[in-house]
Amino acid sequence: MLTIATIRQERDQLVEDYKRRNLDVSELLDQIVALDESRRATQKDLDALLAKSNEISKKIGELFKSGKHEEGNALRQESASDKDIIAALKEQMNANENSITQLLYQIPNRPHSSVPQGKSDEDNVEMDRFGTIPELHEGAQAHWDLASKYQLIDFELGVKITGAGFPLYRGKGARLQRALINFFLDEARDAGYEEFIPPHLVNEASGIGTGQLPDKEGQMYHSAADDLYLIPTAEVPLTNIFRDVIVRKEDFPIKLCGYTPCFRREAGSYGKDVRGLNRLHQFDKVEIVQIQHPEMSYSTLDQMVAHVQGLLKKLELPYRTLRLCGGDLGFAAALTIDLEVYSAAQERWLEVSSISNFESYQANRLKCRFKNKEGKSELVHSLNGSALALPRILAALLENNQFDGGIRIPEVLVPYCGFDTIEE
RNA sequence: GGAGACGUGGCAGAGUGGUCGAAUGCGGCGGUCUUGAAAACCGUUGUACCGCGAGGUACCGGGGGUUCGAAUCCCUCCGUCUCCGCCA
Repeated sequence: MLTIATIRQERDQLVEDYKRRNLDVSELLDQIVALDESRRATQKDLDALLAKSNEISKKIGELFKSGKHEEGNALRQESASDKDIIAALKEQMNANENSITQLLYQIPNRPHSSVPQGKSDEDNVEMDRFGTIPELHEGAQAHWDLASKYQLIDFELGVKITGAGFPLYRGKGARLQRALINFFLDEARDAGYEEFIPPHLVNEASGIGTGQLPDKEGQMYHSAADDLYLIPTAEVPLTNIFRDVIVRKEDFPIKLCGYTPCFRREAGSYGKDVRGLNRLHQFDKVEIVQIQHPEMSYSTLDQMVAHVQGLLKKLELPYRTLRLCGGDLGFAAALTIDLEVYSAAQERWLEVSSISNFESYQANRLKCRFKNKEGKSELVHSLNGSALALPRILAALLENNQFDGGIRIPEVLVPYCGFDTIEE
């Protein structure tokens, strides 16, 4: 979230910047500034009273020590008289701070200056394309048909066991999943990311730390009995490693990766968007995360994008790179680059990776800092990206590599899955 | 799940109602000495908020309470350890 200092110093520029998110934050910001003024005035009064009361208490102690009980008792009365005022001021301080926090929670991240104006995904700006879109043979099928034809995924059984959006992978379909996970993890490790296996359920504090909570509870599965949330992405547990941590600047960049299943309620989705593997409640993903020095975070973002593009190249998938517009930008992100692969049978682009720089937005919630050159605490920058989400990759692999009577496995995956074609 | 013990600064560890933001040791940083280093010695070393500043305030796992005054007493939650039970 934004810091109060930023809001106080850059109020007008902020109002301008949020227009690219189609948001008018002027009123919110003014409210926050007003609350902060009042908070500081209250603290001044409170601190003065506390100082007085501390002094009296000290005096009472000395008086009783030296046997002057009557004088001590007299002072007691005096001290007691301020108690109510102190309690009231404390309450006001707390109420004030809570109000400020609640307002800050409502404000998404400030978009980076390079974020294009726009309302929806249609306004995202295409930056480049790579690869050639394959010509499919006559009678080529979409991945959901291929999945059932070659017995790779059983969507109906998933429905029986759990419900829609929970596919059951089987046989070569399951092995292909495992192959992709291992391939992605190996590539991340080769790029210097340390591998983690984090918890798949997180507490409320973690959800707040990365920006999934509050106000967005409906997007995560929640276990009420234990008040835990199923992770929507490994970003949440991996980034929360750094909650309340002061990192050493020599450790920059800190690079982490991890495979986890991801759980998303996806309320309100429908139609062709949810067909087959296009949108699921449970899916697998390898995530990469970096904690970086503020001055380095945008070059790091470029490196992360290049890493994921490299994966798509190795998988021989045609892709395009998009810069998300303000209207499509996620809540906590300052800048997001999306990668989409072309799904040749569906004849559409599918988003397979989102790589974002959160700047200090998450760091401020996490209280993740480092000591800068002046020796002062400064918020770090956090970044993450999918590298990669499996279902749509699988969809594109199946569709793009199908031939009459089978599906070819890209060379790079063959050692991982142990077969080079899927046939009937 | 049951019984008990415990949770203090980067780490170890003292502190059971006032003189405690907190002894001591280790570690870190700066210095003296040295060609350099080690050792020794001296100094320094938590975070946040308010204030132009002097300075003030808060924080001893979290929250609440008792008291003029709480690291210290009480309640509650969380966590760790030991023993028992259950179990992959």
